Amino acid sequence: MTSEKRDYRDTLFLPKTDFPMRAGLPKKEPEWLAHWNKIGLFERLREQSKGRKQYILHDGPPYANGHIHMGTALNKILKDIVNRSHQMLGYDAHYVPGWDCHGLPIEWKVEEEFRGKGRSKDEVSGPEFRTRCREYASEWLDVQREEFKRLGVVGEWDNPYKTMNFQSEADICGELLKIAKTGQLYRGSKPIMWSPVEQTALAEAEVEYADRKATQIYVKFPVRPMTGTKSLLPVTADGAPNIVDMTMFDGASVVIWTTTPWTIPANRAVSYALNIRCGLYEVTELEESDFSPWSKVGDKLIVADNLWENVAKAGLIKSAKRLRTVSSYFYEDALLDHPLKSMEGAEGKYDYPVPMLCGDHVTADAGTGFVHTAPSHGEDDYVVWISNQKKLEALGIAPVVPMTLDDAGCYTEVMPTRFQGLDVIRTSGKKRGQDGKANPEVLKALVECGNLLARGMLTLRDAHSWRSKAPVIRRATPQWFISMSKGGLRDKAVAEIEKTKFWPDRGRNRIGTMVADRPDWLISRQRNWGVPITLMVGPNGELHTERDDADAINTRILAAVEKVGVDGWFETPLEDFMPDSNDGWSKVTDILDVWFDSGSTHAFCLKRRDDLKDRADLYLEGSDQHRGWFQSSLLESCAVYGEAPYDGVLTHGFVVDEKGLKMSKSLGNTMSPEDISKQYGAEIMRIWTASSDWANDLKIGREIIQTNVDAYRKLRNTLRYMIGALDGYDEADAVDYNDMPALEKWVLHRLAEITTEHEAAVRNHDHKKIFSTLFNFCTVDLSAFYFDIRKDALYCDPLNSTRRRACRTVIDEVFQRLTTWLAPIMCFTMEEVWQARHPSEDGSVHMELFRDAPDGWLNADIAAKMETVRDFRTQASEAIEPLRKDKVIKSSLEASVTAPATEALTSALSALGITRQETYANPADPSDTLADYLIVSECTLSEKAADVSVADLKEAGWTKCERSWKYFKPNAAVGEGEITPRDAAAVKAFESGA
RNA sequence: AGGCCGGUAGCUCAGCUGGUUAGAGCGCGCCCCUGAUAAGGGCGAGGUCGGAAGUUCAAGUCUUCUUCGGCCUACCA
Repeated sequence: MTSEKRDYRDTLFLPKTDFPMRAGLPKKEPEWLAHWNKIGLFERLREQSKGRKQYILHDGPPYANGHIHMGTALNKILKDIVNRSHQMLGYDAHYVPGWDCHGLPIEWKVEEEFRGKGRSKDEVSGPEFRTRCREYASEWLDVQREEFKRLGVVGEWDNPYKTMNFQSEADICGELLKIAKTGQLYRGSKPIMWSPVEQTALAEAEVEYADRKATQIYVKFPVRPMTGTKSLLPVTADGAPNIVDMTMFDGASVVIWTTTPWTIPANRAVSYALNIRCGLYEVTELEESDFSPWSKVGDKLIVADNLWENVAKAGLIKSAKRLRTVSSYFYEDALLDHPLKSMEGAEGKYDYPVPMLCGDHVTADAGTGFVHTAPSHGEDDYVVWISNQKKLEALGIAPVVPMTLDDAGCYTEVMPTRFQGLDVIRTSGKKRGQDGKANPEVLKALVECGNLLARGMLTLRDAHSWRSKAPVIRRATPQWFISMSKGGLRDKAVAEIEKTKFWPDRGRNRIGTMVADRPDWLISRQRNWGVPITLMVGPNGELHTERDDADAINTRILAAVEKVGVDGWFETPLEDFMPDSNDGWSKVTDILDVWFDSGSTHAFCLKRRDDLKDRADLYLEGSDQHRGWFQSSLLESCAVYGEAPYDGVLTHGFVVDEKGLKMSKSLGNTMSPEDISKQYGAEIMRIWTASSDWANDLKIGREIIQTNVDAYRKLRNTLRYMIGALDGYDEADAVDYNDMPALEKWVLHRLAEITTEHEAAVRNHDHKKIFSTLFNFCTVDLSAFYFDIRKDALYCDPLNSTRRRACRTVIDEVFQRLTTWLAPIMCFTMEEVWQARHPSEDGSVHMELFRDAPDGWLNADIAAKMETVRDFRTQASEAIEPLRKDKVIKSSLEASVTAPATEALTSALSALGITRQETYANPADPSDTLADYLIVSECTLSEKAADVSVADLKEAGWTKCERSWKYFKPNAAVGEGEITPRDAAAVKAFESGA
């Protein structure tokens, strides 16, 4: 024997592949996108799944303005994972993305553009303005489309739905007409922020708060005579009955305080709060003053106790006597006179009784403890007025919200002639934005009536238009509402919510309470870029939908909009739609709340398109959409079709930074999808999405991304190893299940197990479970266990040994499943991996279906026994570890393990067929030794052994096989030398070219 | 301010209807391999479950309070 040892490396069957270890995702991903585009993947998927049961995830439309952010990226990736998963589960998951195109933000941007060109809003015609809005939306839509595609999202990008398609706009109009026809639509009014200078409605965001000098006044509301007595609880301290003679309020007044005197003529009520202690005061002495005070000795005033001093000071009252506490016994029944009832020229318009209403908005911070309530001129006033409908009805007071101001902010004919035409704010001239004639005239009238208690000036912060900087007023305007009750909409919606499946389940509760509590749906907006409310109103306020020729009229309207879009309504004269009996009829010029647009997507997308079923399986959006799209869609659909447009609703949380704080530019903790794609690849974002818990807020940050990058590498390498191990594998080499070693059967058992878990998780949208299950399978079961053990057989067994072929048979099965299971998540890399195994010009892993596990793979018995073996394997590793640390042994192959022959272990081994002792030489023998499992060279079980012990085989004089590096005792008698009999057989086969 | 929801190791997640010393993977530390090599393997150290009180024989799991965070209360989408 020479001292030179032969190098057996070339006789080994090492994994062989060109598949790169490093992905280069930022560069590679766009190439795959181009490839899929070239082979028409989406179309091929549709073609392939024709006739299958549809799974429709209906897209919630993003707003076509600005770049996408992490939230929108997350949303689209989640949708994509859901779609791809269901497609591969065997559905036809046809996904049509959509966009929301109308609305205020775009309107603002376009206005700004025109202003930049020196053209004010008035100088631009409606059609020109809207045309530009349309272009603007279109431009951003294109940008976002590319950004979404870059994330790997597959869908019908060439034919998305858009709320601004002419057909969509017509369909949206049609939906509203249907609602009008069923009587669920009504006209009411509501105060909104209005800038008289620009004569336009303003959104909260169009308003800035600045100081304004205001006239503040204290006003007396005389109490109407009351009769009788009231017995109150509790009784007084001395036990005497607490009886109030209500006539003591004769001549008394409730005092209010306001900084907007011009709203007094519109007063309808006085609001109070039960938790504010109030008293009835009788003035006994007045301050000496140059002015003659408006209050008189003997005046009885009702004011909050803690504010009495302020009021007295303002009214120049030196002293007063507190007569008694005033509380609900009074408020409930008291009716007041309007303070202007007796003014000259009142025309009887202030004869109505002014009730007292309980309101949450009343505080004792300032004023008198009582709030003047003009439902036309304040949100709180409006709410308290509308929500007290019952009390008003009982009093015989119609709960109308009078429209007291016109567009220019001048009193209308609702007011007495004396006030008509007076302006609240000057809208032109040098004093533009300053007080107009209304305030002084109201003050004058109040003095005439003797109901002005005090007046003064005050500086307060109030809303101003951010364009003109002029003050903004609150003004009631006619508005359109969809009634929650008239057609039973609320009940219907609540019932549908009960029937809907929610992920997570708490979503049902959230949207349920919102719908149950919500007021009627205000759908009109005084804006330009939107779908018109295509209604015509008759001389008596009747709707054209109530007319006999309504259908013909509607047909004309819808045809016009379908032809040229919304301008078909705005630019067409009424006569064209309503040729007959149109005297006194007028077109409504308002547009629809954009939520009505998106709430109708199910109508103009799902129901309109023949290739989509009418009702979606799933709506999937962020949790903010409980009050948004989920709700608007539900209400719209229930109002028109009497049912929800979806079977299921999934809500995900918001993307927050690694500390759980929301992302904001000011915090500097934002991340953009684009940056992540460029630096790491969209795949990393997809893994992040899949591994996060969408039911809560999703954290992202550097460390989290790095974790996902690491996970990606591990998976990529695992797949790469399989590709290498399968080099040259042909299915003809496959070994029958029954001929496989237990280890292979166990892997197949795991595949069967995961198959079941996986399908359940897909149906439950539990992607993080899928990802963690598969990731752990790769690291724990495959990499650290199965592959580690099988390296020996794979590299060293004779090429055609049963054991080696069985291993490759199983790896092929694992590969098929792993790639398909991961494909919905890692759509780029799984394609790359798939193509490396199955090169094809036009093939794709995304055309594959998830494969069932054949009966018989699932084998709980093998699983349990294998568990025992693995436990033992861990014990052996623990025992070897100290020797490695002490440098006694390096490779575990140098070790010989001796362990107690426990019943559990020996029976597991015999059940699993891990029985062979001798160094394997028969290529047809599929069995393993226990040493193979431990990756040691010898393992013996002994009844005598007390615990697991390890011996050094070098020390014992064993020979290291030059081929497999295992230690063995050559049997010179049969010619064994430097390699084991197994290796000798393998080399012989190799050299003979087998 | 109100409504809804969430807070388990450095990170991502498991922990079913309350019941053994709270789990996994990653990361980290140490070690091995050098025939998956900008790979692979082994061992190990890390939480008392945001905090407090309570119910119970027993609480991460139920109740209350509290703290931190998120979403919603817009003529924003």
